[in-house]
Amino acid sequence: MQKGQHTKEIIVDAALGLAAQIGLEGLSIGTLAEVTQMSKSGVFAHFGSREELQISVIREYYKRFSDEVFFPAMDEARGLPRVRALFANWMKRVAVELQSGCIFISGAVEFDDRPGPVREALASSVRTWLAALYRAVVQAKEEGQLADTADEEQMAFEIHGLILALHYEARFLNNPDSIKHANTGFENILARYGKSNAAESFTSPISNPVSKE
Amino acid sequence: MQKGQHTKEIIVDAALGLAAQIGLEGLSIGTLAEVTQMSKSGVFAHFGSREELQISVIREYYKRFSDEVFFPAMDEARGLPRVRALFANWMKRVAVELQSGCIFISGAVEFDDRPGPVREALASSVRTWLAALYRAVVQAKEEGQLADTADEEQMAFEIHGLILALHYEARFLNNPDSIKHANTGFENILARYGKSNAAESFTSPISNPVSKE
DNA sequence: TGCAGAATAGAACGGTCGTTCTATTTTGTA
DNA sequence: TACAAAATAGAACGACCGTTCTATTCTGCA
Repeated sequence: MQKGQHTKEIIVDAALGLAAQIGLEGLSIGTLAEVTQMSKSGVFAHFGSREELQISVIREYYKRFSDEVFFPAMDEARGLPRVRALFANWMKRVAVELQSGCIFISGAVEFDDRPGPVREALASSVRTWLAALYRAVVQAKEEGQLADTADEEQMAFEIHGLILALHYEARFLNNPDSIKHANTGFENILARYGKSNAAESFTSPISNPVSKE
Repeated sequence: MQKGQHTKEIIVDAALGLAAQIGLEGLSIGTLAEVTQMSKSGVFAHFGSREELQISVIREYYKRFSDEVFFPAMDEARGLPRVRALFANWMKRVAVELQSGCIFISGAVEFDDRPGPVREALASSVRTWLAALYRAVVQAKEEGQLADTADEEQMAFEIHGLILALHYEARFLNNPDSIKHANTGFENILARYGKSNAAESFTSPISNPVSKE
């Protein structure tokens, strides 16, 4: 049958919006039933447990994240253009949708001390994404677009830090300059690890470097 | 009387440990009563509300954070030495105590969509600390130890990102290289914004730059 | 030493939680 | 159209939550 599938999608969609705001741990079946105008048991039956609901939400979030961030960037050429696109799309997701939150970030904090299947689902999603970013950086080096001494893992780590700082300072501290800082930080990283690492970001400060795409 | 003060300190101490693991929202008076071998109402009476308990925890965390990170760094000379000390102490707090968590980080995620006095207490603590870091960077520039073009806010933002990435990747992803990445990232930032910004971090990769102190 | 007041205990409250059970309705198909 | 199965509703459960109320115990000072 397929009626069930459809309403399940509706529930997961609502749960996604809820979880982005109040976190995966804040998800409650009662609230979800209210939002979807269903009975608690009606909602519950689609998942069998709260954990399974949370995992469904993570899977859906991963899917949307991939569709918005990863796949579009694959249209760009291997190497730096693709790295730029990945970062720009990531920024768009984290920054433009600042009213809601990122489950990959909030979930990490909620589950870093809570072992179990939910944590595993979340960690595996995040690892897959970070590995994709790392791969793009490696390819940029293979293409000869990075300095020979550039450490790809280090570079991915620093990029990750920029996104986390953006999420933190924009959402929690309401710092309106966060987007600019993240973009500038990214250009600084590229300049530092680039082939000609004569800090170009100093001589020509770029106002909004990744506005395109 | 002072008996009450003493047990209140014991409660806050236990709450601090609990909150570091499961977050401020995970704090429950029942669990706290169990841990401290008291009755629920006995614990409750010291605070009058759960929110006041959470705020007390935040205040105590801020106090310890200042004692461990901020004040010791004030013994170092104004400018770069002090900036280095602040970062090193921060690393020590976030990294060495990786088994527990940082309330400034987990709390930000928990309360970024939840207005109220708890969020305000947390945000004001964090802002005070980040302002102190910013001030140290400004002083470094005043001392002529940074490039004239160096943007202090930008620099503080990038440093903050390193700490957040460290917390994320070490605690959630169990990446053992995180500490190294954070230290290297800090040296990269210093090299980039330093007076002679000929990316020294490339020519002489430093294994453990901030091992001292 | 006695006594006021602080500190703590204990029980109970209404509420929400995830989950289970049993009906009832709705669906897709033979 | 009839019927089995899927989908949903409704009520109830035990557990925990923050909070309130009323005792009881303890503490420090006169």
